[in-house]
Amino acid sequence: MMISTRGRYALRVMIDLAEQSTDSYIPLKEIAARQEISEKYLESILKLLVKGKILTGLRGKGGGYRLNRAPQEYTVTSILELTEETLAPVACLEKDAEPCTRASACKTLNMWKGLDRLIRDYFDHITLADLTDQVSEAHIFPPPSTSS
Amino acid sequence: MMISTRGRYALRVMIDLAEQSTDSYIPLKEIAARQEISEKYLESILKLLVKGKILTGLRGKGGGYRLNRAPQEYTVTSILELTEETLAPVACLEKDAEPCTRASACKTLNMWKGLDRLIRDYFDHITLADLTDQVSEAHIFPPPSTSS
DNA sequence: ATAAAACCTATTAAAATAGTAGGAATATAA
DNA sequence: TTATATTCCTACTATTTTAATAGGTTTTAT
Repeated sequence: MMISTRGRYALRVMIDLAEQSTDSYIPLKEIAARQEISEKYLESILKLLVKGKILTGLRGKGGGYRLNRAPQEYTVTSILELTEETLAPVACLEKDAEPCTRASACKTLNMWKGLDRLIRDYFDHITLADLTDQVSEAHIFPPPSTSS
Repeated sequence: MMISTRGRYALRVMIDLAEQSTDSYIPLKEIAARQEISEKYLESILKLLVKGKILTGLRGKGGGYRLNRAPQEYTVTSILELTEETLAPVACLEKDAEPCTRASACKTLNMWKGLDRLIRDYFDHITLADLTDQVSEAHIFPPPSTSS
C-alpha cells in the first residue's frame, strides 16, 4: 500500500484544524479525541508538520497547534511529502536512489515515470480547501472512466 | 513505496519472455541470469504467475516457462495484481478491508477513490507489447503537465 | 507555584517485504 | 533405464518499514 497511516493521519489533522476556523491554538488532546487517534502517535506526526513549517505549535497553557496559511494554500502534496518519506511509486525514482545500472535498457522506467507524474499532478491540484468543502467534487475527483 | 520488487521483477520477467519470441520453454536459470535476479527469489515469483495462469511452467529437462498469450493480451494490471497483494493506495480501499466507521464523514475518501481509479486506469491501458516496443510512447506515458 | 501544553529522545512491537535452503516430482534424452 | 535438468513445494530466516508507546524536559499562562 502506498499511503501510510502517518500520511493519512496528517491529512486528517490538517483538515480538522482547517475546519475549526479560529485563530487560536488547538491542543493536540482535542484533535486526538475528535479524530480518535492515539495522542502519542499523533504527537510524533505533528512534530513533522511543525518541522515542515506547515503549522505552528505553541507551548504552555493555552497552547496547541494552528495552521500557518489559509486552507487553499496547502496542496495535498505539501502535506504528504512531510510524512511519507517518498511518494515515488518505485525505488529507482526516489530522491537519493542509487543509480540503476539497468536504466538505459529498462523497459519499465518510462512507465514508472509516467505514473509518478500522474500521482504528483493529482496531489498537486487538490488543496485542503477542496477537502473541507467538497461541493464541486466532480472536476477534482473524476468519475470512473468510460473508455474501453 | 508502492510497487514492490516482487511486482517489478514479475514485469521484467514477462517482458523478458515476450522478447524471446519463441514457442519453446525458457528455463528460470536463463531468465535469472539475464535479469540478474536471484534464482530462488525469482522462483517464488514465477510460482505466483503460473498460479495466476498468465504463464505456464514445464518441468524436467528441456522445461522452463513461456507466456500463455500474445504480449498485447497482457495488461500491466493483470501482472501486478498477481504479485502485489493490493494496488489500492490506502488500506480502506483494499479488497477485504474492515468497514470504516468514519467513511460517511471522511473528507479524504473521495480523493483516495479518485487516485485508485487513476492508477488502475493507467495500468489497465498499458500492455506487455507497449513495454517491449516503446515506439509511440507519447500517448501512453504522457509528458509532464504544463498546466499551472 | 501550578497546571497545561508542546517538545524531545529512546525504545518496542508488529507487519510487510525480501531472500534462502533443501528436497520431491517430473520430463527428456542418452 | 539411468542420468540430468528442470519446475514445484514447504519451510524458514533476515531485513526493513511502519506503528505505537514511554517517560521525561521545557515553556507559557494564570
